[in-house]
Amino acid sequence: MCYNQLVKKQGIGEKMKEYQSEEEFLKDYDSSIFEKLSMTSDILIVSVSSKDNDNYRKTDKKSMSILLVKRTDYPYKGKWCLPGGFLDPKTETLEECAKRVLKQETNLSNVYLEQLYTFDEIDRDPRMRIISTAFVALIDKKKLKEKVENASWFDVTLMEEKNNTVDIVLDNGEETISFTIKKKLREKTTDRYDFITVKNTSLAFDHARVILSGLERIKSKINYTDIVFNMMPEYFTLGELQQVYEVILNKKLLDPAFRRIIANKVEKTERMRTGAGHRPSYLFRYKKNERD
Amino acid sequence: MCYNQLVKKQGIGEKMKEYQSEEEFLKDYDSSIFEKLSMTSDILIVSVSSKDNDNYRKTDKKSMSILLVKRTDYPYKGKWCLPGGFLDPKTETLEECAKRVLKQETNLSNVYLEQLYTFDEIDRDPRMRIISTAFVALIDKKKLKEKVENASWFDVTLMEEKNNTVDIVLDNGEETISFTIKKKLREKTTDRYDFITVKNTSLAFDHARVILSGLERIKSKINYTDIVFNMMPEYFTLGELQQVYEVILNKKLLDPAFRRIIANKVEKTERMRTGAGHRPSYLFRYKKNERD
DNA sequence: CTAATAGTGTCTATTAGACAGTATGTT
DNA sequence: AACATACTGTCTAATAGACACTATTAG
Repeated sequence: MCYNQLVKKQGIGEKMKEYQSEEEFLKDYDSSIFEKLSMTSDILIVSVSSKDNDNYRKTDKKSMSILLVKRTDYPYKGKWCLPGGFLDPKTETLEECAKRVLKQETNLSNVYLEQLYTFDEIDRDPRMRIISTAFVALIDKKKLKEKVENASWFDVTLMEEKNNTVDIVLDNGEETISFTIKKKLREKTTDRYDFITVKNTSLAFDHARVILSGLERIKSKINYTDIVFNMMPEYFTLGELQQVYEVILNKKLLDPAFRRIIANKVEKTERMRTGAGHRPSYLFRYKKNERD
Repeated sequence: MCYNQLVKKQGIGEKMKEYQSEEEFLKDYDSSIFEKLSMTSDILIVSVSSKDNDNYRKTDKKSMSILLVKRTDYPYKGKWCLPGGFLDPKTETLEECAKRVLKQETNLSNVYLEQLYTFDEIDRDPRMRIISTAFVALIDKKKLKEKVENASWFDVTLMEEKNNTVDIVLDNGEETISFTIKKKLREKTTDRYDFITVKNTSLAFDHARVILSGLERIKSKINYTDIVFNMMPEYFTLGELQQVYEVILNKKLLDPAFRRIIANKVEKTERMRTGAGHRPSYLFRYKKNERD
């Protein structure tokens, strides 16, 4: 039996049969399909959201948020996963594939998109050998219009423990899911870690690791690139920008130091943000530095 | 016709027929194979070599060198390329595949190996859709024993031009090959570039881009990791270490500054390097920093 | 002695961290 | 007036850059 027929029969592209359990579903797979190889692009779509505050004076508390999709089919039926899709080897690159998924899930094009890593553990997908190239997309959530079915934004809380263990809590307002990853240094000469998922009950595939990899990528890049501005609206206050930095870096920054650092990345406009119960602030705008 | 038979017939795994030209070779390909997908792991194996000097006092000039393999089959017959191999989707991960190739080309295991990027332009391989995940390996060339057939070490010279163009010259002592890559900023908010190969007559596939990506990865990581020590012997002088830094960063460093920076990464031993026509120097050894 | 590298002391410039202070809106 | 944030001045600490100087060997 050839690959295409198998894919059809086994519902990788489209659903053919209603299965009652994951075991039943997997039993129906022809093992010869394991000799074949498929690729997917999975995307960690990251944005910043702000929670409304009860105190009229206080500014809204910001947090990072990521877009997850609830799986409607086996495997991992009912679990959350990153938006992703199968690569059509005939017509598209992995990045084009990712853009297609992104368009479908957010209706946005022209989005910051960066290849993160290729995840390829042999058994990462129980159906067959599926290798996934993960991407990170940064968007300004305010640009989104309608809600997409089965997709939901989760606020991210990251807690780094002493023994190289990270607890990640995701909350979409209705549901809270959490997972724990142990970071094991790969070799003594570098900063690279193997991510071992210690606890994970709600996320499909190896997406817990993908999420942490992506968040760390953003964290490491925020200091030597201007990627934050992909998550900002055109006009913003320096206080808002600082909060985004703080949320990504997961630590408080000192005002004067922060303003020194971003001084040549932004330009002051005439506009102001007023009505916040305290001194109004100037709105700034991203300005590409000349020396770059 | 199923995939395996096609692969057999068309000599992806093993050679079946002697072709006289690339055109003839490609004509023989069944176009239906383009619907399928294969992956390879390609490795940029990087080391440091030193050229002998005519002046007995002067220290040998160091340079980075990379291992290339001469292609014996179409496509790109006779051109140089990175060591690489097809992934067996049934049994191995991309990294294991890379390790297998590494063992075969250098007879080394236990080597620093890092995933670089997944290259997947649709037409990057004229045979069919072959997606390549590139790795960077760092080795100490002195650990190598015998020479491998068709493989050769090329010294690297990198010249960065003003208008974001890079000239790379590779020299293995008998042959000099060079290529030019234009770096085009992908988006204004980051440091990411599209690499456009402007001139390349001697390298197969998209390996010119892979080489530059890999060299830039090393350059960017040398300052915040300890990866250099993977290219160093156990005992080395600080002068030698500094030279390696200078060769990778492509600029001169000031002695006192350099010694301050690497002070807590190395430990002094009792051994000395003598007989060099000048003041002997202490040999140092890599020491993993406690605070890491 | 000389050429070449090894290794250190110290001054200066730049950058990061810390804290205190002033400014100004809304309720 | 009180609160919360906006924004700046300035001192200090830490780090990076620069230069000059001394030390030591093979030939």
